[in-house]
Amino acid sequence: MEEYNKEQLEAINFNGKHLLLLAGAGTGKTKTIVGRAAYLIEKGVPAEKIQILTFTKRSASEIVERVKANIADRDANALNGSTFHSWCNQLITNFPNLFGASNFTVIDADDQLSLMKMACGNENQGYGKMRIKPQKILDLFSFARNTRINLTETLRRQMFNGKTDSDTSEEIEEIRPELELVIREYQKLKVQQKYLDYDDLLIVVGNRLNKDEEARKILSKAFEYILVDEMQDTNPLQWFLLAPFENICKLFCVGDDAQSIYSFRGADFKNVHSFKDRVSDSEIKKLDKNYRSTQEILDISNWLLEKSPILYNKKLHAHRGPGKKPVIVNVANQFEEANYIAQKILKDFQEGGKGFSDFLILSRSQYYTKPLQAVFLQKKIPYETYGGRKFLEAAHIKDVIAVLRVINNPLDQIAWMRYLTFVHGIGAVRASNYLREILSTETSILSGEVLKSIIPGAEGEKIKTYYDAVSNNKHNVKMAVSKLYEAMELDLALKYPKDWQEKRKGDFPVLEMLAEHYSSLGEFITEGILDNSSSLGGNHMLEGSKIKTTEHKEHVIISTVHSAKGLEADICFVLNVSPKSYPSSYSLGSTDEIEEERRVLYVALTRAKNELIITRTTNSLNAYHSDTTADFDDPEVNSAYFLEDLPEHLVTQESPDLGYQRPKDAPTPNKIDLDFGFDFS
DNA sequence: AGTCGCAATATTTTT
DNA sequence: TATTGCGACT
Repeated sequence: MEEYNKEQLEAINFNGKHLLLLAGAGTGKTKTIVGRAAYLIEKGVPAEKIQILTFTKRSASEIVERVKANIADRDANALNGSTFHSWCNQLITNFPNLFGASNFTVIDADDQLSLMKMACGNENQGYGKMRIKPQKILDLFSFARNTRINLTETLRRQMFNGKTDSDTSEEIEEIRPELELVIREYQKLKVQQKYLDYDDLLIVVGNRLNKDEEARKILSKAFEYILVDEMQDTNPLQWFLLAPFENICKLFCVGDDAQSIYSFRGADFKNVHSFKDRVSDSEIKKLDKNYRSTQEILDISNWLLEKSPILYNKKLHAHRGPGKKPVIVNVANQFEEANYIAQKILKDFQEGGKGFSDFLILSRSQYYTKPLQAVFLQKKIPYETYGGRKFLEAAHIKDVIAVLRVINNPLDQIAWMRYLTFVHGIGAVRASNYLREILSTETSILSGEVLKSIIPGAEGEKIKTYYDAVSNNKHNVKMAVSKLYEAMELDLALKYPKDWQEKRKGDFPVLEMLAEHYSSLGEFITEGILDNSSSLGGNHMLEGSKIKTTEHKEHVIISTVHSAKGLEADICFVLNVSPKSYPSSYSLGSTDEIEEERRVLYVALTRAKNELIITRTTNSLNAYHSDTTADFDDPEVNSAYFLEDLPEHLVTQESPDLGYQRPKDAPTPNKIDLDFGFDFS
């Protein structure tokens, strides 16, 4: 049973209609959502009428599990926690008549890009004039849909830094019509092939609910309470989706404006400020006692926030009192940084009585953690990464999934192309010729035999074998995967000669086990695309229906700051808090962007419970008063850098001990043996 | 003409 | 790691 303080209890037992709970970092945000759900269920609300919405599947299932553990006398099994996207997917699937979509395929970022490239090819005139990369067009389109602003305004904000002068307007008007053409083509392709992209899922549901009284009535029977986590990161599209529920359900929203870090996806933290105006019959409550960190960790976090021109009106106070001062470690380069961290972890593990799961390592970007992972592998430190490439996004998995996809949805051209070109001897040109013939065939008579008649020779034979392996086992997803893999194994090994045996092969038993949990091909494919919780890069195993990347319970977590929301750890490393990195040199320098970068760092700092270790790369050992390096000489970089005038009393500065491995000796990721060779018993 | 294989290259943040 | 470009092979 969890214990709650007075403010938390007031929120949990809230009796009014809608509530916004402003909860600072470490104040028990998740705990309160758990408490609220448990309270509602114990009060007699049927669990299936409570919907929890979170940002990641991981936090959704964490909350649901905790609620279940908290409830003794009532059944919480029907409690549903999901991401906005997965929830919409469930609604569309469960109410096919309401939303008018069936047998659709949800497409991931890669597929969206392929499709956009096709659209650009089809609308060559338009595309040629603009010379904007297809990925950029997708980003613009998605931003526009998530913020619900028009194309002109999107272009102004995303490509012209918000400028409103007439020259800018002219330039925008020059490319806008061409862009429109390409985007319309992209939409057309999606409809033709029964694709829904991420944004579509929300838009389909949102549109229907906003337009149709009848639809709202149906859903009002299904849901009574909606609990929303990370409210500060919801964007206008998500509001659009939630708004119709204002009169159907009671909304319980939790968020923290200082932790808003998703503006690139259209989120605006000011939305939490206008909650009361937006939602009638609503109240706002606050949590401000921090239970997570020691005062020293909060001091530096508070300092960072106070330096902002934005008023967050928040100063976290540590309920736990004082502890260790945060440490800044100045390292020469990334390898020294990685070795320092590995050394510190091993020392604490061997001598300090710490477990590997007491450590959390945070990075601004995924890519930056690569050398660290290499060193961990070499030093046998077990770790798991959050926010990396997903299991089902790996090339060899996608090869197999492509066959499942065409049988689930024969109009799925992206999957057809992958399937056909997988066979040795068929390239893009021949594949698209075959595809034209395949698509002109009535889908009801499509079979392995028909494919063989279209594609001559040994290639056709192979295509048929793969097809039959799945179509003969449509009803049994596991069997379909297993037979298909059997048929494809040799060619897979041939396609990935370098790392087949040691890396990729082992993923297929996992895929088969995963398949076992699904009763239809469509469900299996979609869930895989919408679930980002299973990352790649370790020995996979299953826990329930989730893929775990290591068989060892105890492991260090390496995460991007964005994926670390809600996480906490005894000892927390924040990587590379250097000039040009915080704020990132990618941010164009507008106040909004820089302040978002500040919040990213704030989120990172506030993850630590007892020890906060900030590393930074400089060419100088004394970062504060150096006048010898280029980075610190550049006044612009200097003044923007968040830790530039950090008061000395807030931190201890350190240089790594000698004795770490020299950079040139650091192994490259390619050479490393995945076996931990470590006894964790 | 189409396909394959090697080498170079460039990586914010996420559903 | 995955995509892209280029030369060579069928």
